[in-house]
Amino acid sequence: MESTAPQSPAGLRTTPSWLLNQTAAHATRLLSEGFAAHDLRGYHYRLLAALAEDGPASQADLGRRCGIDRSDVVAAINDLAGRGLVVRAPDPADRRRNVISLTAAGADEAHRMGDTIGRVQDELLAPLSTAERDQLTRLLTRLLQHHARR
Amino acid sequence: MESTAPQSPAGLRTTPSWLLNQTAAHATRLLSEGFAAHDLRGYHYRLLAALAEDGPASQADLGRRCGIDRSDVVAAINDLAGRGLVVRAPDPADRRRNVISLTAAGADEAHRMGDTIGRVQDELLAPLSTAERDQLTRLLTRLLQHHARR
DNA sequence: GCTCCAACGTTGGTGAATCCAACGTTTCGA
DNA sequence: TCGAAACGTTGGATTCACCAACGTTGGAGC
Repeated sequence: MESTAPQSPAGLRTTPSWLLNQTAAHATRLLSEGFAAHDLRGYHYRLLAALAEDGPASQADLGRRCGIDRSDVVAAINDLAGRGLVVRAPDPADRRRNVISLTAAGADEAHRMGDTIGRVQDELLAPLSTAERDQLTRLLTRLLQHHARR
Repeated sequence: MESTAPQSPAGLRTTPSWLLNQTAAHATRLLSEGFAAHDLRGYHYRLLAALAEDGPASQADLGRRCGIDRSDVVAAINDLAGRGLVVRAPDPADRRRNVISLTAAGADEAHRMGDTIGRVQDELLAPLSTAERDQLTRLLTRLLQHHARR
């Protein structure tokens, strides 16, 4: 009952959902530190990365790509636009939509952020070999695909 | 630029941290549904499970075991105590501490919750074979151990 | 053409999970 | 004995995730 041994193996800490959540929590913490260096948050990075990878898109499309709710996309895009990293322009072909595009500064920031994130991956996966990292990636990808139906 | 294909493969969605976070998000959602059936939340379950597995403990110890901040343990234990699932008693050997113990009702609830969580694991890992589930568990466990130094 | 429904952007709000600072009390080591 | 450390507690902050509602716009069916 003393505080000396926090590493007693038990059932809770062997459930996949516990492992996933705790590992994800560590990942989130590492990512947050990386984000802080750019004065951005997770939503900002996801949106910038999606724009850098797949090009301009409507807000609703961005939300679907990034797994972010439409209403949260609004606020995040407001931030990014306010900092000159993206531009919000009405879609002439569909007046319901806004077309969000990266500015040059936004593309730069996305690139720099990508470097930061890459270093975080290395730190996160430090104890795993290259083959193990691939294995983990494959397993998680399959889980994600299976649950992607929403 | 249309909304028909949300499954375009791209870099963001192949980073381990993205996969971990998204998978964890699905796990959290599935768990939340399970918790809701018991009218509990994640913190409650973690504390009950830790008590059921390792026996009574001080609040600070529980926090370390479960990865929950001391101040959040207070509120969660308040809830659990208010519902008669745990008892909070001063530690006669150390008057700074409270000893938290499961009641009979709390042990029952922990057991039932364990069943629910077990079903959630199955749903979460549905696409994986037994060997793959073990593999995932091992990889995540190693990651967690590596980052456990705080 | 007109009607109805769907999609869009937006506002506002809710909740869970995480974390931090500070405080008074109690314990323990130097 | 004295100061540092641990404990429980209060209060607050942030991030992520989700939902309901509204007015506007587009499209499909009649």
